[in-house]
Amino acid sequence: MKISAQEEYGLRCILQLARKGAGEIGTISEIAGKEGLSVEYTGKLMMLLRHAHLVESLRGKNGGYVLGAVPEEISLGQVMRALSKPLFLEETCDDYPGQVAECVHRRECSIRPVWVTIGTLFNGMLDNLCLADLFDNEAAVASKVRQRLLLEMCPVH
Amino acid sequence: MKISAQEEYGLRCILQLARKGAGEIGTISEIAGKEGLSVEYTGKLMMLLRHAHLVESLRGKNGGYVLGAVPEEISLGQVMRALSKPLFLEETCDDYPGQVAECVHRRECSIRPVWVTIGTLFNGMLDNLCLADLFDNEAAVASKVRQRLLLEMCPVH
DNA sequence: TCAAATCCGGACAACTTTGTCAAGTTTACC
DNA sequence: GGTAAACTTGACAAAGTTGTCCGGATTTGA
Repeated sequence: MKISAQEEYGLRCILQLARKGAGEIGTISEIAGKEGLSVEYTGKLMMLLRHAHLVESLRGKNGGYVLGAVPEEISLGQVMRALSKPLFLEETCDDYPGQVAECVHRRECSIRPVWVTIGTLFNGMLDNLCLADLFDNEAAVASKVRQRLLLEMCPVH
Repeated sequence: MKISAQEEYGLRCILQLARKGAGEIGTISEIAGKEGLSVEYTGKLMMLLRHAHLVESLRGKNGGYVLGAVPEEISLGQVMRALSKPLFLEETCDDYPGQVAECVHRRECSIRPVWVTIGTLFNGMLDNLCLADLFDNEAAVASKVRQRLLLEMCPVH
């Protein structure tokens, strides 16, 4: 269980863009330089974000990327989904069926609720955190993560 | 971000063993059959569990595997660590440093607290769930997962 | 029109993960 | 002893992930 390189680096790239002023352009080479990534790889990551409409590209000289919305309106969930297909997935049972056509645990699976519960909380929390939330210092962000997770676990009806 | 095949299948295998009576032997082919996995692959997974001393092997005819402890004393955290090295890892920054020798975000990293907080809660929750907890039905397990996670978030001092 | 700066995207090599295979070793039982 | 049932282990093929390369397209501005 780990964060993939694409998820981690892609999030860092869009965060670099988000830290700039509204509408300010960031180029691939600028972002690559700031993150210590190759220009080629950074380009690939930005393409993924662009296909998800989280950033917009401006081609040609003086071109670059701008955020597709204000940092308050782009959730970490959106970013993660743009960078990795299933995202923690509640479909672990479908993904790992074994050799049997239908998952052996189709009827009653005691592992599924573990992953599903964690996955649901995790996804909900990421959907309730936005890029702007990450502008704060480490302690503040950690506190916000807990707060959003708690919100997921004990929703106010 | 996903559960790896080794983690998922390995957990299922040891759970098959845990469901048996105390000291009862389960063979690789029996477990493989129940889980719809190949005998060879199942053998490899059991080896991982054995190296972590979570199961013991009995060689020779009539041999097989037995749980290394009662199901109440084997935590999901132990199982996961046996099956995958870093386990959600709080070392994401170390793992993905980019091309720069030191992580660009060494001093202040606003992404780190997200993964660290999640990872800490996640690990704590897995350490507070044991194989016996998974004997219940889906709804009961889901409830237990939430309860343990809450325990991690709001520890009683 | 041309050159420079920039993004675009497919091909591909390196690496990791997944799963299989085959040649062992050990033990029980006849 | 011999044979069958079981685990052990390393090599390796298949598949997925990571990151690079390179020829191209687009825009600006001289």
